[in-house]
Amino acid sequence: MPLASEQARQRLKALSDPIRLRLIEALATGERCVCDLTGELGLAQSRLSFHLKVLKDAELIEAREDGRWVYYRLNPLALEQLRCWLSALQASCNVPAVACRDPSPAFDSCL
Amino acid sequence: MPLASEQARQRLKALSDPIRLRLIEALATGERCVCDLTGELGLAQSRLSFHLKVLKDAELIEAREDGRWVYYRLNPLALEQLRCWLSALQASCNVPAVACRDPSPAFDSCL
DNA sequence: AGAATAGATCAACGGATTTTGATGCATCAA
DNA sequence: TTGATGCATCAAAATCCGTTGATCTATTCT
Repeated sequence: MPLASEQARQRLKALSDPIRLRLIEALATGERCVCDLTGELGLAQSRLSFHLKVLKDAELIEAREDGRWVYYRLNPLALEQLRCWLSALQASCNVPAVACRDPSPAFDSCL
Repeated sequence: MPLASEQARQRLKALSDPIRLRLIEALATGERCVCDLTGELGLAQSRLSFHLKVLKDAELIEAREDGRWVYYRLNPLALEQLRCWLSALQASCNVPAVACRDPSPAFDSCL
């Protein structure tokens, strides 16, 4: 069951921001509370919160609340699914092209 | 040799656009000329050209010129490298957090 | 209860990215 | 050589996205 293309895209987009990628890399070493991350990355609180939300909406990270604190950690399944989806893409490259000048159906779509 | 994080990011970003993802999926079934893709995706020529350039700059696709036509195809290596890079991220999840209220060095960074 | 702290959310602003339409440059056909 | 076609590029306009600072809620501490 490969990831739906639209969901894969959302995850790719979430990962493609410098700050969010740093966040993912920080979380790769283990669960972290937000206050911890603020210090570690030197970001304003609302800014960090914004990016955490994007990652969470993409299901790349998960939150765990503990009293006043919120801990975030990676969702390993999400990355695995992304890898899966990439595999499916890789499967069918290198098929030779039908030349555009051929008098074939492929030619018609060239008009 | 895992992909540099910055290069991975550029590729993720290139993939994260709806049109570019459709292009990638179209190219996954084989090499295609631009005129072919214009019809297939129903895009204005300059618009298609713009997105092909983004994908090409990210090395996700490669161009082959033949007379008047230009054929594009996926670069399977780029996708493989991206999968590799994702693997590295996956490796180190699920490490338990140091609680923020602990009187430990981790606590200091919470201030 | 009152003050302080962690974190989410929101609106306004500014910058980046995308779209559009025009133009330019090859290549090919007549 | 002239006209047409495939494609790249560019500037201007439109759209999208991230940043900032303020405000809000919930929790903890005194």
